[in-house]
Amino acid sequence: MSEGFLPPVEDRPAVTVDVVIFSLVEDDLKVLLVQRDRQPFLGQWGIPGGFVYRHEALESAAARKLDDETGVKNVYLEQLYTFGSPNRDPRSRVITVAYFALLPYAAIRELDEARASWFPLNALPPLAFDHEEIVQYALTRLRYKLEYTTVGFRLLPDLFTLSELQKAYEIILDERLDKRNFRRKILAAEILQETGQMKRDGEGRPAKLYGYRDDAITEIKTRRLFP
Amino acid sequence: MSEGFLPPVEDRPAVTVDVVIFSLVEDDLKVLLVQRDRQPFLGQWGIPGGFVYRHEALESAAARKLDDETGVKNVYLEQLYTFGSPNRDPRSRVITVAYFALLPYAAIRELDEARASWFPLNALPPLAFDHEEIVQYALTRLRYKLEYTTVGFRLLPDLFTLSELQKAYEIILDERLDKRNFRRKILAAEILQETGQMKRDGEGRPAKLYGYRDDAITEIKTRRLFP
DNA sequence: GCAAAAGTGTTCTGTCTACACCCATGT
DNA sequence: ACATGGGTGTAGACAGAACACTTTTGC
Repeated sequence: MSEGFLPPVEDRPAVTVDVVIFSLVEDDLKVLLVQRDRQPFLGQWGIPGGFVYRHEALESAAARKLDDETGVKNVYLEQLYTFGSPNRDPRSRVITVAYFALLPYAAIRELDEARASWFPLNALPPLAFDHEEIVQYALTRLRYKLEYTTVGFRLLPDLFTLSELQKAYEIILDERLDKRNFRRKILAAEILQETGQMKRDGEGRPAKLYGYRDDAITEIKTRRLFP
Repeated sequence: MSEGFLPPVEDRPAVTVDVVIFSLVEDDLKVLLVQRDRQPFLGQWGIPGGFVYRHEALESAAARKLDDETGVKNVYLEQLYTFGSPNRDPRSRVITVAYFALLPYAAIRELDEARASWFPLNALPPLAFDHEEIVQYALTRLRYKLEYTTVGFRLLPDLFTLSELQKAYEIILDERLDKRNFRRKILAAEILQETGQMKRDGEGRPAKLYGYRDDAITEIKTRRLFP
């Protein structure tokens, strides 16, 4: 049977949520890290996280942390994995439910630049706890998701051009994609809608601005987008 | 920063592991349930689970539960999802890290038949807590895994014929598969090895017995096995 | 010799890949 | 008029799906 009796409180682990926050910053995929202001690992960088409140759902706790750090709500947030090695926190038993989040850089409203900073994935500083492992796990999952689903949009602002979307995919997957094939597949997935608006800023021909259809954000059941 | 301070013990949730144990029983995919001998949900069925010991890894706790119920070690065990709605346990805050396991029915050494019983997935009794949701989540994941990876073997004994394997896939996916295409794809995945032995029991031509290559049990990176 | 299950190839179809040029705008 | 990025179609390769007969054994 499950949960047959409650263990004494002193045997209970502490439970945290940690959030790997990805965004595209200056044409690079970056992760938001915060510098610890307490022991253990004082002064080291880590991913944002904290304890789950007593009556709070796990995903709410993750969303709260995300809001705390960036001031952004309604971002893509997905449970990643639960890490619970007995000694991952030197103080005591701490189990962390890790999430990963995708957010458009432009949506960030408040960022305490004294504490928080964006790091590219190939130049991470030494991280506290097992956060290095968590970040790598999140990156693997993100790439996988990008191949099979359409979450890539969630890194872009509400309106975007197909070229911007392709560039995002190329940055994250770290490979060049064919323009015509990319456009055909993305449009075939029927998750975008033309807005009728055009983007005309730099040189060149103006580009159609697309938005994503709210009803189609979820998983793609068909085949891989980028095999 | 993550895990900045430890919360007082009285604010800590209890943490359990629950394991959805799948096996093929009498040509059907079934789940092992146990009848609760305590409140809450006294007398109702649920998936096996229990509290995580103080210095125990999560996966070890899941493996321990599995061993407790079935006497089987070294089975396929994968973390599924962590369920933590604030009121999922009526007594207090309990967060559960759910796992799913695949095991060959023949491997079961000890099963307390007064408490534990196998149920087919389309005829589950009312389940305790949110276990119904957990089981459905596990079934979705199992089918998904079967399409993309090769975990299907883990439901069969060490040696098996291709027909037996195909039948297992058909039962779980609940659709008929073409014999020639199935064999070609499974063999192309290079996860099986012929053992040289033959199975000769009932009528008909004897079948080659295959085993799985230990080095190839993990994920398949290529494309779907059964699109 | 027949019932029962194992084993085996080929054709067709649809999807993915590779690839090059014209279009609309700003300067 | 030219530089810049946006936008479009097609042929060949490849993988998946559909499909029927022969082989080996037990009775």
